[in-house]
Amino acid sequence: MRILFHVDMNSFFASVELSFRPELRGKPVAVAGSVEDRRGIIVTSTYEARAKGVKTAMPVWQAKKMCPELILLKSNFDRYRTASRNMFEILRSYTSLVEPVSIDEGYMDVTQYHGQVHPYALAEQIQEHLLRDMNLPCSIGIAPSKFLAKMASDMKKPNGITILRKRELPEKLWPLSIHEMQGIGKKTVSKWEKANILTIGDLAQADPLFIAEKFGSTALKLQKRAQGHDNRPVNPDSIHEFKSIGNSTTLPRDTSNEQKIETILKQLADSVSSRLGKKNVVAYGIQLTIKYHDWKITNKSEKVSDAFHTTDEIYFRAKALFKRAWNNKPIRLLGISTYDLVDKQDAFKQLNLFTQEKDQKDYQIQQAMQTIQDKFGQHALIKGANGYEARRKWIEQRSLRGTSLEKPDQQE
DNA sequence: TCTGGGGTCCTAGGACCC
DNA sequence: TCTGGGGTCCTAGGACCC
Repeated sequence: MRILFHVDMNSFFASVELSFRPELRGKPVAVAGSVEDRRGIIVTSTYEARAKGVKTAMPVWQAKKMCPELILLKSNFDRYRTASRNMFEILRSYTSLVEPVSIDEGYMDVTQYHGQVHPYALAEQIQEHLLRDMNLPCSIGIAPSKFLAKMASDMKKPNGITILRKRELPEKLWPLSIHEMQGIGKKTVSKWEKANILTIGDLAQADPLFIAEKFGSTALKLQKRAQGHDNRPVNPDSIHEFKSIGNSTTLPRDTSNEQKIETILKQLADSVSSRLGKKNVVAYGIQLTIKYHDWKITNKSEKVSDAFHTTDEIYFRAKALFKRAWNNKPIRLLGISTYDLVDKQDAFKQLNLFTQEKDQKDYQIQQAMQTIQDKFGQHALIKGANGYEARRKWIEQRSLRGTSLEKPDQQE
């Protein structure tokens, strides 16, 4: 049986700010992405602010209405990233099996401590360590699987430690509403409620055939988790395995002005490019996102054969995608994201290989066309654009497989 | 006076190949 | 000159998380 911790920092951004400004302790404090314009939403807040009704993702003006004495701080991500690094370093001083899942939470596999120290005592030690060294509170869930550890860390906040054993599921986990379940959002909740699945227990005890048929395989996986089956390992390397890098921005006001749009795309391309550079990767895929005034979102994406990473390359491709995607209506948000990322060095090798392969292919095609001409005469090669294209493809395939060119009409 | 920005994962349909 | 089905790749969209 594994022993996993889920460590969840409490009001992380706000806690970090308080560690810089201790005089604000005990007061309702909230951190917002931006404080003045329409983009301002509450990113996180202290428990004092929450008690007054301030919630994450609430627009700033609304939060102020709920709590006029609210102290608003502008977010400072460099600060949080540094705090996060230090926080994970402390966790890693207990085991190398630490998997960060976001800036403020992560899993630890502490099975190795079995028989030496009680998991609860170990959790207390880690909690005190973070509080002593960084002034940052956290909640820790202890369980034999990732899902259960995550659910456990949510049960007592702030500063909680909760053990969730498999045999305790019917009494501790199953009574919870399915709203509480990680991986279930609003849409799924309302779907499930119609099928009378209201608690985590309802899901755990439902007929798997019914679940699979009505809600699909994702639901079946969640059912397994609710039953306590979840053997996903704690993977310390997952932090290095990023799949995409992108930036997006909500415009100060909705616009259809192409010049403004191009300026924004250029800025986005620039910041994406510099982030690719920092990670030393190049991309083979790019996606452009448009959010319209009515919040309808449309994406255009494209995979390309040559890796790219510079501002100009990204801008050029993004602009082309934009032209294909835009319906001329006012735009609220623009985003550029890159994916299919590979290490720069590897991409260089791949590029060479690709070029070689292409050169070789071109050569083979030329040879094949010559052979055709020799055998069937010039007219075999010139039969209108379509005929030519079809023949060229056929030749390409044949020549690459080294198949005989004797019977051009025989297909598989 | 509505609703950020960073992501991951999954599904479904069409193109294309064999 | 009519037709099956499996596999893979690409694109678009959507749900979800912090």
